[in-house]
Amino acid sequence: MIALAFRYICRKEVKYMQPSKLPERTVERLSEYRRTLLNSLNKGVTHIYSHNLASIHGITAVQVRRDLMLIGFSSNNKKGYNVRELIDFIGGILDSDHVLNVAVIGMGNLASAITAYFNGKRSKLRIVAAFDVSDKKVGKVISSIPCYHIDDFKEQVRNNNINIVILTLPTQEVDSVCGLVIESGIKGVLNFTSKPLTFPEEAGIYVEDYDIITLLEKVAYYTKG
Amino acid sequence: MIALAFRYICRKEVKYMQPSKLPERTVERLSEYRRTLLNSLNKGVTHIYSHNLASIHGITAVQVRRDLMLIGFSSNNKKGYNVRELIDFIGGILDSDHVLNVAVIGMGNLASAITAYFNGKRSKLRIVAAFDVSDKKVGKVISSIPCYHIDDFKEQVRNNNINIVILTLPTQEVDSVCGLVIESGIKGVLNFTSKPLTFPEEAGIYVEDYDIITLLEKVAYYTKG
DNA sequence: TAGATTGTTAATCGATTAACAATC
DNA sequence: TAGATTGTTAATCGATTAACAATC
Repeated sequence: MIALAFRYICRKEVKYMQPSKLPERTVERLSEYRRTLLNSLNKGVTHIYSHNLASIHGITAVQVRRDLMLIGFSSNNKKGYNVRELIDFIGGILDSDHVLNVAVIGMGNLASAITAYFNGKRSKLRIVAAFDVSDKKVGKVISSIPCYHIDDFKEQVRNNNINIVILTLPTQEVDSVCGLVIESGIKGVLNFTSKPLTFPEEAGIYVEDYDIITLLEKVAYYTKG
Repeated sequence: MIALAFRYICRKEVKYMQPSKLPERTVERLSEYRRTLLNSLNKGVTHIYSHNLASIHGITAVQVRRDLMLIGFSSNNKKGYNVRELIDFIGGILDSDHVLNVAVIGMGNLASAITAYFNGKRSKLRIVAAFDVSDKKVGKVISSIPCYHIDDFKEQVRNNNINIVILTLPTQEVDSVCGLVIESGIKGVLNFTSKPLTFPEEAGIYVEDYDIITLLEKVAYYTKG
């Protein structure tokens, strides 16, 4: 009975005092909503209904409304959500107060694509440096960001206040940089190599693994099925 | 009572007669397991325990065993799974009987990265052509695959028996190729543009949207949190 | 045998959807 | 008002994990 009551209190706390603990899928969708909303804004759209937003994303209007409920956003009329307000509100949830600096490790085609595609699109997230080992890249500015030698990683992480890294280096070289990532105090990793990463619990590093072979194999599986 | 009995029968059918309907997450993990197993095989590992495979992927051993149970794989001893057998068994589930041909639309850095990274790694899935509109690319062989003009898309899809496309073209140009994709009978789409895609139900096209901004924003969210 | 491992069912957890009251 | 829309709870669905029997 006591345990039950305690649990109930905890849940309340989670709900009202830690709004930062949103479901993973909701976080992903909020990012997607914002992308669409920015696009709508550019086209001069000022208001959007939940079912508009839903159909663009191939989901239900209930899901959109529930996601917005979870972050505490509500519309004060029945003429759809104010696009600008919603963009700002999602920003308040997803974005950090200060700019988060990102580095890519492995300055190849994938890194160039990501950097060119990303930079300038989000004000609170910025790719500021690249690291590689090749003489052809180190010391140059590639896709508008400076490329350093991986040996200077810790120093540059300190200088540039880098919080997050994107791993786009060859899979067989991943092991050699994991230690650096831990030691330099990086807190987030987006891993595009085909080796799943697990850091020690105490390092407190959040990791997302995305392997393109897996994505393609998944599409192939459901395509043939 | 009757409804209940019927449902039970249906479930049985699903379980034993449509093994192709695996949970999404299981399909993804099977692809990941295979990747790891191929790697282990290269290192000369012949057997692997469920808890080994699990810890590499940061999941529980139960989940590994349950995934293997779902595909009907079982080990006949207690010395771990035979690596080669499991690789072949997963291949029997994930891979198509015949080769599935893939095309990329938009021959930029991302397409180069994916093509170079992917080709040669899987025998039943092959990136065979690229499409673009730039004179600098059309007519050339880039990253070992021929690049055609998008105007020749339908013809080349027929000639090369292409089943799946990867969209890596600029987001603002996506709309212009959606019609082509439907008309040419493509059945699977891996979409890296930042516009979510929805095709008409009757086209029977399976779509996976992966936007790199969303991935990075998700990492940023959980990093700051 | 005892300990480790596998395979499977039942319980739990988390995410989506159905249902509906409230509002414009 | 009637119809459309929003916000929210309860029910459902799907995926993970706990529990455990069976086996080596």
